[in-house]
Amino acid sequence: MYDEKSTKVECDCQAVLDTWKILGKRWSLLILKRLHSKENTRFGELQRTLSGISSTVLADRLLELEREGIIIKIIFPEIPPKVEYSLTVRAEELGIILTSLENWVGKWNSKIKTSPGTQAHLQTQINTLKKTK
Amino acid sequence: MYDEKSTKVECDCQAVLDTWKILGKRWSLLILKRLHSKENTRFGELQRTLSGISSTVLADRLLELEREGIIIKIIFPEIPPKVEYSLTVRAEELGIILTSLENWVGKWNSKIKTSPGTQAHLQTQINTLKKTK
DNA sequence: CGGTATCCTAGCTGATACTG
DNA sequence: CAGTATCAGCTAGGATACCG
Repeated sequence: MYDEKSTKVECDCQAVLDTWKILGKRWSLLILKRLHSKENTRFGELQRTLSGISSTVLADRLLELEREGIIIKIIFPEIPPKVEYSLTVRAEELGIILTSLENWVGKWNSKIKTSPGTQAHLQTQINTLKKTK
Repeated sequence: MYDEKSTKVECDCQAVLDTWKILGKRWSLLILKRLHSKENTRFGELQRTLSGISSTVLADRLLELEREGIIIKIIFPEIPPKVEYSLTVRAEELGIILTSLENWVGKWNSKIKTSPGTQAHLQTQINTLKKTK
């Protein structure tokens, strides 16, 4: 998706963009939500809860999130294998931010999007007129 | 990317996911950042600032953000055409959240990612051992 | 200037099958 | 059970060309 070459950024926004790139992918948010509501969730349990996700993608997403330091993998050396995933402290803080984001979405969601011809578009027209006169 | 069918979500997370889907795309964040640092930016100006973005994608992203009620488009009926983009009030509130996200990334970024063999992975090993005994 | 139309490619995503 | 390997489809993103 993104490639590094042409995206010159002055500040260390790059770090944000990197994280953003992971979190922005499909399922990431839902995985975090699930782990937030129930710690120590197993792979199969996650897959069942997030119905529709393939083991391929789930494994991929879990790996990325682990590398970001957002989740922790606990391996039980048993037969059959048992692995549990849970959130890190870092993720708990992220959770707070995500909650505020959720509130933000909820707050405005009802006002906009109600009409297909969006309020924003209407505003565009108004602004056009204002500037014209 | 996402398709609606198999992604059953209980709460109105769907609204968050929708927004997330837009914001998570490439350039969205940088566009917002730019508009935050300078209101009333023109199309060409944006394109120059975000060096590397194509007009195709920029137009697409701006449209999506406008539909989300995050930016506003002001059209000046002149020849040659002049269009300015700026943030809505909704976006200003989003900015606060994004800033806290930026802080979150910055806070943890230094601690993790320093060593290639990530702290998280180390922790995995420790946890494995703990549970083993 | 501020886009749209078109085409092309890379990579995400998912289905299926297989393994320690 | 918890993944990997492999293959296939789709879509996001980018290059180019063109238009009002």
